[in-house]
Amino acid sequence: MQNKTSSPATESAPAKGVSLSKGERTHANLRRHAAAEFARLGYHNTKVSDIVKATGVSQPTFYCYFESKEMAYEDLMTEFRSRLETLTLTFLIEGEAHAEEVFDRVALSFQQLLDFLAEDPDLTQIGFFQPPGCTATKAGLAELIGQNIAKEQKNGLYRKDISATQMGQCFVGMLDQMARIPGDAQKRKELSLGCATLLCEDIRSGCQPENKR
Amino acid sequence: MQNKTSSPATESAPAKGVSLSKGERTHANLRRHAAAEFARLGYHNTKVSDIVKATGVSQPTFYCYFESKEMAYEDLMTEFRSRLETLTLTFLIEGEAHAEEVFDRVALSFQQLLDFLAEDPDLTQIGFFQPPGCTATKAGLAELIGQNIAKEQKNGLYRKDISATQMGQCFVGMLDQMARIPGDAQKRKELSLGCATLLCEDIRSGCQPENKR
Amino acid sequence: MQNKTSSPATESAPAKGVSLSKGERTHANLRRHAAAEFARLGYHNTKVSDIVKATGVSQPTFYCYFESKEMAYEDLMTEFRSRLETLTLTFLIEGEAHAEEVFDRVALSFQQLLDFLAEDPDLTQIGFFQPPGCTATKAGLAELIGQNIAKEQKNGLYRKDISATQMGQCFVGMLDQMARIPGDAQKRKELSLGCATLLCEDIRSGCQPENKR
Amino acid sequence: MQNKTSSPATESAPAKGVSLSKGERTHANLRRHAAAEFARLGYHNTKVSDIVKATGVSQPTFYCYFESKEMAYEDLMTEFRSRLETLTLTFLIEGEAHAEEVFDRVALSFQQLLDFLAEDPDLTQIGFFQPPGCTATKAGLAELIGQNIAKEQKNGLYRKDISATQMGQCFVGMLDQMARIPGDAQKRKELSLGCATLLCEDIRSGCQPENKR
DNA sequence: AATGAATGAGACTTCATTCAT
DNA sequence: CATGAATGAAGTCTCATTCAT
Repeated sequence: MQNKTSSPATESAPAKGVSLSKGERTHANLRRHAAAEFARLGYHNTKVSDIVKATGVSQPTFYCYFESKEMAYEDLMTEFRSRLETLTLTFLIEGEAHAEEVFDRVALSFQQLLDFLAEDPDLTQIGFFQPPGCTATKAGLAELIGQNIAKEQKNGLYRKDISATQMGQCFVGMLDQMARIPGDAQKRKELSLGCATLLCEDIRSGCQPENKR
Repeated sequence: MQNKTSSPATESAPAKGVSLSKGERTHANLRRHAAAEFARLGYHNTKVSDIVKATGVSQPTFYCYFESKEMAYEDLMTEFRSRLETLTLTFLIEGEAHAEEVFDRVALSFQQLLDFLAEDPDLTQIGFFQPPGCTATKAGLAELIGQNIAKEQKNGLYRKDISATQMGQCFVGMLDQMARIPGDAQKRKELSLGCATLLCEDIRSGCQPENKR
Repeated sequence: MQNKTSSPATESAPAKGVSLSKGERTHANLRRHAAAEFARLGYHNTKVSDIVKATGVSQPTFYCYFESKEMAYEDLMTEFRSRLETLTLTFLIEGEAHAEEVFDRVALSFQQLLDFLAEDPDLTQIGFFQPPGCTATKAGLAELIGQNIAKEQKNGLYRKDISATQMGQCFVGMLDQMARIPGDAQKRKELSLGCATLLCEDIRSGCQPENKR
Repeated sequence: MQNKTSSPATESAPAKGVSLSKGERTHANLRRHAAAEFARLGYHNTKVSDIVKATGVSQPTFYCYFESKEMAYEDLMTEFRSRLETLTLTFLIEGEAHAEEVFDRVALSFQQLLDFLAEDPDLTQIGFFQPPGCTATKAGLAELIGQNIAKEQKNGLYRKDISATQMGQCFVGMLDQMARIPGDAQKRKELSLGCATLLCEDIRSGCQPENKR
């Protein structure tokens, strides 16, 4: 996985003209390899010795940049959550919507989230799939989405006989399963449309694709 | 500690008038406490010493009944999966359905699964929530459900513009989130109806609850 | 030091007809060797690996009997202090004294304490000489002795122009130095008489030994 | 962080108008903070990283001025011992004494030593209280004092039924305990008088303070 | 004169697992 | 059937110390 035999270029290259100090490069490299190992093996099966071996530094170096193995893991978790929250807030804060846009907006939310989750698979694994943190991450996401749904319910866009909370949770549950499916951007778009359809339309009469949207 | 001198009666619940041998009782007790600890702390954070302490036996006794800690965990996992499969097959194998029953059948599936998942919380935790096994469990469940949906699609009951596989996965994703919500049977019924509604009906026009079902 | 190559007899022999279980013997052996190593090298320079090597058991065995290296050390410290306190209380609780007995009582106190400190040199090293605990041990002893001196001051046996506290501390200070001098019981008796003389009599006119006592 | 940008003036106390070079200032600062940390925590619990943090320099700088942590400690120890020896020799080399001056001379010795030990508490802690070096320090002091006492015994000023060695040790033992008592110069003077009284006079008849001195 | 960065060596501790009884 | 006692193997973390700049 990852580029274990990455060329020195990717290992330490001062990307984008920003020149990082040697320490910052080491830190970044450690973070990257830590993410890869944690993602691959989980917290408990990952040994600090593996991370440093992959990074090509000695074990004490790890502790120059992370307080402990646990903290390193939490760092990654926190970074994932903060990125996720940023994204979620971004596309939830959009203005008023019209009834006819509901489907599109739902589909777009799915798609943006799926794209995000596919962006950095290691971080996603750690923050979104690995326990025990994943539970809280999803609960937080469901909460945010639920709040937005509640707003839309008040606006009369969504039916009110199902609690916004439940809707949010269902949204996240579907997202969770979809995010595990490998595929490219096109595939993710299709999945997003499918999910939006399931949520927004009748599962039965939908036999005629032309009635979609 | 615990009740080391607990009466065999309470410790081993002589089910159904069948009197178990001392060894069988010990085995059952170990299994029960192992499930409780694994569920509470996860595989890695559970120590064999904790399990035996809770059970009130010595460490070697554990190894009289389980090949290893890992095997004990797998036993529980396997038991959960087999129970789940049994249930799933049961209610999926039912005969032909009519269009007007679709909602009810979906709701009932949710409900039965939720009830099942609430029955033995420790086992559910181990088999359905804890990684890495939970992924496979859910994938298997999604597969089974997907197959059934495929059948229904052929019967013209479900729309065909979404793959049965995806529908199965969404179903499982929603189930996953719902199963984390605490509550009694009544609560689970409500959640089931909500999920069925989300899947089967239009999310928008549903502002009039009377059009439900 | 100690008997590193001690005969099996002394290593595990059920002394005095009391038969200790295997575990108790191991515990005792570990304690003994721990005391020896701690006494020889001090807390920080003593490695658990040394102790278990000397004892002839594996490293985890150490942790069967002691919570940690620190706890093992504290155990020894505590044992020393409790023994010391027992002794001190014993000979301080004696009844009324007459003026002419003062010298003898002081000398006897010195002697008994010196004998005690010579009894188990390792424990003494740990509890009485090694920092940081030794400070508290001595302060406690000085306190006890000071209390007794205060009583005697009230009885008119000791002069009152020096605080009992200070006298107690001086007593302990002298004891401390004396306890470092190697020698047999006879030597300790002489030292005790010397100290009692210094404390009780005039340092100057004493050029005529016959005026002693 | 301490005051990293502290003005050289306060950081290095340009003593006596002598202007020290930057390196000398750094050296002095390191020494001072090293003494403080060693005194506070003892040799083993003091980390080089603590010392340099307190001083506000980097770790390699420490090794510009000290060969090793151990050497730094020994430097301080040596400085203390040499100061102590200087003082001791000073007041021991005084000329002939008369019988009536014995008390005063003993009291003065105590007082001067106590004052000295109170002067630089960190150094005293390191050289006089912390093991294992403190033992040798005290032994050396006892030796010096014992030699002087031996001289006085020959002069007929001190009784001869107690060895000068023992007297010296008792003197040091008392000094040790006294030096642990906090207090100002006045307090130290009182303690000195008390100790001199204990050593020089009868502990019993002393109930009449007027016979003192 | 000083430091950012890195490390060799080793300590303590944990835990699943196994004898011998 | 059950256990007291013991251990192999490993893992995390610490710290004095040193390059290269």
